[in-house]
Amino acid sequence: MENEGSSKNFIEQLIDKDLAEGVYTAVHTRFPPEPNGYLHIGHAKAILLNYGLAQKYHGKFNMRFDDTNPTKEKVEFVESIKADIQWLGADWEDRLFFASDYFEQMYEAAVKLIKKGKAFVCDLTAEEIRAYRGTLTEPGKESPYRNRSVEENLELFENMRAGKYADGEKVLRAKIDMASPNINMRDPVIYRVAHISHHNTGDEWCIYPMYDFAHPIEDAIEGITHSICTLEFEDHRPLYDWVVRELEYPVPPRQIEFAKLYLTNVVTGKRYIKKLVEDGIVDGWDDPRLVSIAALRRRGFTPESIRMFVDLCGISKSQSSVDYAMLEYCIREDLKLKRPRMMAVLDPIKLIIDNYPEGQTEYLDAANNLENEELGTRKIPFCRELYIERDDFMEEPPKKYFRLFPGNEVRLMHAYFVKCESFVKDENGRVVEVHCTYDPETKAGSGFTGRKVKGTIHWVPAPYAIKAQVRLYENIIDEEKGVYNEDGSLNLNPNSLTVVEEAFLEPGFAGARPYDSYQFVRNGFFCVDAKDTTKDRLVFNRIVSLKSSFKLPKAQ
RNA sequence: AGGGCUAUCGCCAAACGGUAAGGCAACGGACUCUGACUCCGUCAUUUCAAGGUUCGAAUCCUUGUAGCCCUGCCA
Repeated sequence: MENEGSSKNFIEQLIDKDLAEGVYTAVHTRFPPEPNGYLHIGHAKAILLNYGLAQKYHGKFNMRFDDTNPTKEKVEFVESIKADIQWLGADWEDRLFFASDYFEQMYEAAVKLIKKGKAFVCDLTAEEIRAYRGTLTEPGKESPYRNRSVEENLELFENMRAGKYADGEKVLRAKIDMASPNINMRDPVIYRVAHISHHNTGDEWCIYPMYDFAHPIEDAIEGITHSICTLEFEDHRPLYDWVVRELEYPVPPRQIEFAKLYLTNVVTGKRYIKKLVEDGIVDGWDDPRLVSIAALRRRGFTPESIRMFVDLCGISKSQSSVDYAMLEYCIREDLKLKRPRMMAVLDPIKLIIDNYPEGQTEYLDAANNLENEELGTRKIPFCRELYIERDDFMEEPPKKYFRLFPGNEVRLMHAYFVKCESFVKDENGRVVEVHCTYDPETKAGSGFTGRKVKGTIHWVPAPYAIKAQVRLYENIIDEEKGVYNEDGSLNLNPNSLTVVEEAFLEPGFAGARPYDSYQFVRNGFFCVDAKDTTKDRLVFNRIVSLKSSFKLPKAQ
């Protein structure tokens, strides 16, 4: 996924400069998620950015779980995260780490700060600390415990570790500047007491380091050079730098921030997705209406398509929201030459070929993908009674309608020309049958050039068709109204899931497997739903529709 | 005493003082055994605004304006 020739993004420019000036001799990046949920499309950007940079500069890429807050973390999430990253194709080789494995080193780092007089144990309550912190416009006040002796701090901190205090009773704070205009520098808490089991370290610890203290240490320990994170951490950079400086790491890592990926009319943001899952509004983290990696995979997006998408979006520092159409473009682009193109009918209407012998079946050769011979061919049974799409017939066609209408001739894809002779309506005036005649000379592949038709339609042999279910997923958010209601709640789209019964597929679909994707009908890509393959019916999830340039005039 | 960051086409995004790339979307047209694909063409005299510096400004300066982030013992 490299674009040769394209200009470098701002991070690459910074790295070039660092390398040129000898600040670093190699590039080492990492992806450090907290295992508190599933990954989504936004994380894919961060993963691929970090991994891509390591690749491009022939450096290394680490996988690291930033698991410093046991209240939110679960093993289920570490497993899903690993699976998703592997699926995306980011390879951490043998470098899988856990921040919790560094707890001892972090403890020692804290002791070092205490000895340097740069950290102190504070007895203030959470509320008091908040009050002492000041506000956005007013400076804070120093804690009365700020000037405890090094010896006392050392003893108190040891006691914290030893479990002598209850949660919230004491914290360790960095001693920086209560008057700083940057609130993160107002003696931030760097260790808290929490008597909770950790998914990795169990009950070994009852004190846990805070992100701002832990993260730079994790990076430094692993020899990370460029610690890439999102924009909201920009204000934390001075603290990040303070930590690596005070701890005197010889080659301190550099933090670089970039803008998160937002998609138009889609819920990104782990905590919103989490809420939808927990409230049972969606089926789970892999509900196809979501943009979690697991959901995109289930819906039929390929790793290649996600990589292409992230690549196309680019990297910058301006807050932006990428058009969902760009994601659709990427999956279309990836699939169109790679996957078979099959026929299916979602809303069937019977087509009867009056001059085709009753009871006869012939097997036609059909290319799986006319633009890619390597995908081979298949046989499709053809007989007197077929199903075609209801949209492909009109009693009274508007101008420039190229499909079936009385007197018009079209091509049945991979088969013959058929000419519409008549049609039958039921008592409600609904068309139930279309009658036509076929011309044996016009068989596909015969080289017939006698005359041309403007339209080609899909069909399925009625007696042989496989019944399937196709789910058409819409975004879970209402595109018209936007993502949020005025009160801040999510604006759910009531039509976000539509089940189309009576979908008829070519018999060839009998061998379809989970995650297999196909381009079919006139206008879409579908994927076999991985969650629903044991049932007797195949279930497909729609990935995306193709563009269609013919729009019926809005007469009625 | 508030601080930090960002503003270039409907949406992303290049351009780093030398005269506004590219992609998505859209719109024309050609082609077509999928109204898809492909192919050709159109789509910023102007870069949030107003001043200034300069032979020359999206890029530098000034003053505004708008948006995002920050007052967790979350990350």
